[in-house]
Amino acid sequence: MGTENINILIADDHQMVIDGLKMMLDNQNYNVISEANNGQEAIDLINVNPLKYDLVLTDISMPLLSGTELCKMIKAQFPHIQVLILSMYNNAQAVKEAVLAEADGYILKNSGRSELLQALHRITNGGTYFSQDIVPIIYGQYQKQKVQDEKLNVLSPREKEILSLIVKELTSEEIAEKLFISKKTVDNHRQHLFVKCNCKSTVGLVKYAIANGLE
Amino acid sequence: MGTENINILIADDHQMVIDGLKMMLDNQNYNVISEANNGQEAIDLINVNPLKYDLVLTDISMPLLSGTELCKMIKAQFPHIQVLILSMYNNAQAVKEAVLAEADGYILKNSGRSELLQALHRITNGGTYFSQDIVPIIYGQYQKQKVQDEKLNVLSPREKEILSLIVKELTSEEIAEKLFISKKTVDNHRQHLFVKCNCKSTVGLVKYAIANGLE
DNA sequence: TAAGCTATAGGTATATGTACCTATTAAAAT
DNA sequence: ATTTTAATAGGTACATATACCTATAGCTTA
Repeated sequence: MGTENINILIADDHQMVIDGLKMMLDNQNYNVISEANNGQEAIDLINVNPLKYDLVLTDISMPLLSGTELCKMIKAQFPHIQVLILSMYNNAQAVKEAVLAEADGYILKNSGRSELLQALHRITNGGTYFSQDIVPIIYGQYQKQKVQDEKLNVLSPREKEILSLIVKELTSEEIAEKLFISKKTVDNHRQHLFVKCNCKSTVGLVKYAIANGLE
Repeated sequence: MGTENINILIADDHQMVIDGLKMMLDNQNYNVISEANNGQEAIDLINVNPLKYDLVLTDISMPLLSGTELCKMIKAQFPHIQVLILSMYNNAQAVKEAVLAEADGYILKNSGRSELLQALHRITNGGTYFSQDIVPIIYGQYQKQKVQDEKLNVLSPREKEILSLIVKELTSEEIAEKLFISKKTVDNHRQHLFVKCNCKSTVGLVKYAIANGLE
């Protein structure tokens, strides 16, 4: 077997780009086993035999189905397939979309062969790769996640702990036992949670917790 | 208390459309609590207080961030918020995008007030609404959504309806009033839901509903 | 026809949650 | 040094949910 091979599908609406990529990957342990000229073609190919592919190398702007859309579909349906997005642009929106689409990497088309190989290496080893010049852009996206986290931060540690147990379907009494405190204390925390989460019942707390990533 | 209110955010880059919609929704149990002139503004508003909103009514073509992108972000980050997309066009691509973005509904701007209200009613009761003339278009892309929906299909329509209202933080009594049935009936449905959803309390029902896209 | 499911509704009893209070202690912030 | 806050816990009262029952009417399916 030797070093295991990575089976790749390339999606790009310019055949020249595909050919160039294939040459770059020649003599590496990467097999380009399929090509597609747009996202739809790519997803169709994948649908035929999803397990055949380890990684998809895709352009971002393609007719019918864009690279980010393709990525979203892949991640939703075939999460074992990794996705590296190739883009002409390094604008914030495109990167943001790629990040939201859960791409494993994003590099620019003017990247050299070495950067391509580095990105592939990192990704196939379970990591991610984003071009250095777009890292600041990603940080902008970071904040958004933080906003949610910060919301949970208005809850005290104990409140978060109790909310977490509520979501696990424990009753106040069970929570009290588990934390070695009085049921009354738990109920008081619950009351405070209502105020802080701006809701009026445990149902609202559960929704809040899920919406804010506490699970 | 009466029937509970639905808090709505409207996103459209034409103030006239916003004003028109507000008038259409006047005197209904819908509160338009925020307005935005593009998707970015909308998502910023939502980020400030996600739980404030029950539903977003959005145009599809807007500067900075389109309606479908907005929808995707909402569904990814705040799945409790429902989205009804308003479009000028009924072309396949736009509808497909809306479906992929997991919009709860898609209607055309030339729809009348009654269709708008019908769509809102269906959506806020846990269903979806797509203009009749675009239904055939949707079928092609339907598959993905079905996987999740099939889980919910073990629930009877009435059970789904009641589950939906439970998640909206209504008590059994309030649900009974709203549906003109006895509180006992609601409680019986609740019991059946426990069995079908394999959980032991309302907390579990809420988690099930959110996990399966019923909101 | 019989069986099964859905939706309806009632009874009874208990468990749990929710809405208000007050109050103490320790720690953190002003 | 004073004020706030978190975490603790108690009381009382009421609301709501949960666990069991039975039962009927309508509709679908074997």
